Amino acid sequence: MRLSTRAQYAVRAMVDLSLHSEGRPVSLKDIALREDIPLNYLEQLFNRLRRGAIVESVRGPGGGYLLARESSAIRVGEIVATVEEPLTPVSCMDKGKGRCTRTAACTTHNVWEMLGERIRTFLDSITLEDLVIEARGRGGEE
Amino acid sequence: MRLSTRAQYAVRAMVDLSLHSEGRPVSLKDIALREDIPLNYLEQLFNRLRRGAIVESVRGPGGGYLLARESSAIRVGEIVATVEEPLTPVSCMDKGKGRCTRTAACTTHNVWEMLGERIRTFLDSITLEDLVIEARGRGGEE
DNA sequence: CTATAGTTGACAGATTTTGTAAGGTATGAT
DNA sequence: ATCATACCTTACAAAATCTGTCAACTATAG
Repeated sequence: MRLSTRAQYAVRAMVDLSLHSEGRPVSLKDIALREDIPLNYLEQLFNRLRRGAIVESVRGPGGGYLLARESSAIRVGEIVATVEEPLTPVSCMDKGKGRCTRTAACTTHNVWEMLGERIRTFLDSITLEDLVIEARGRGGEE
Repeated sequence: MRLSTRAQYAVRAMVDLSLHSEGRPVSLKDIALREDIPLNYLEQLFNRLRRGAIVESVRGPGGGYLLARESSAIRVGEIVATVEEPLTPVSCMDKGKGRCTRTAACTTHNVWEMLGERIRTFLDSITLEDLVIEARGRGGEE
């Protein structure tokens, strides 16, 4: 029951981006340096975030990434789901394999389904803005 | 954010065990057959469950496994945590690596910590008995 | 004393995650 | 124009984890 570092990186990077952008694009190089995340890896993540309409890109010198919306309209669950694909605890819920006819399987599925719902609900209850405010409050070291 | 099949197997096997034991030990061979789980793999899982004081073993012919407690006193979260080791979404919370001084990292850690708490709380709110009752209600096919 | 069934450790195959490499494309500045 | 910046994309390799297998052992009922 581990969250991939992909997801952790993505959320951290989004917080960092919010903290350091003042209407102007922030380059991945800067984020990578500050957050100690491999640049090429970050690029992949931000590709997904862009396709997920969470960030927008500006190419060329002085370019970088911008939030596609206000930070109060971006939920953590969205970020995680976008880079992590399935936010469901078990796989058989994605396709409909029908194998749920076996003995105890169907009963336990309900549990995993509810668990997934709890996880999504919780992560969706937190916005990027919440994290930025908390990070700012944490003080000005660095 | 996937639950290992280890954990899924373990919970299913525990439900199966509860359903088919009437005070008498149930052999892993039977569970493996009914639930379509590799026997050798099940053995490993039940080793952990035994060390976790969730089941008791009876060796020799006619032997098998018994619940170590009433099913109402066994929580799903316990089963999962026992076979899956860490039920924390990120790794840096296990040892205390101190790297939490970096920029946005500490802020996001709070989120993962709270998430882990939610997951554990939810899974601990469901007992094995709950699942057994639900499975019985599901009908007598098989 | 034999068959059953739990106990244990080592290990291999498969999958997933994480990270690297290498090239491409758009664009602002000189 | 051309150059440097920085996004964009694909392919691939290294590492970790998960899943499953094998083999040998121990306890015990009949």
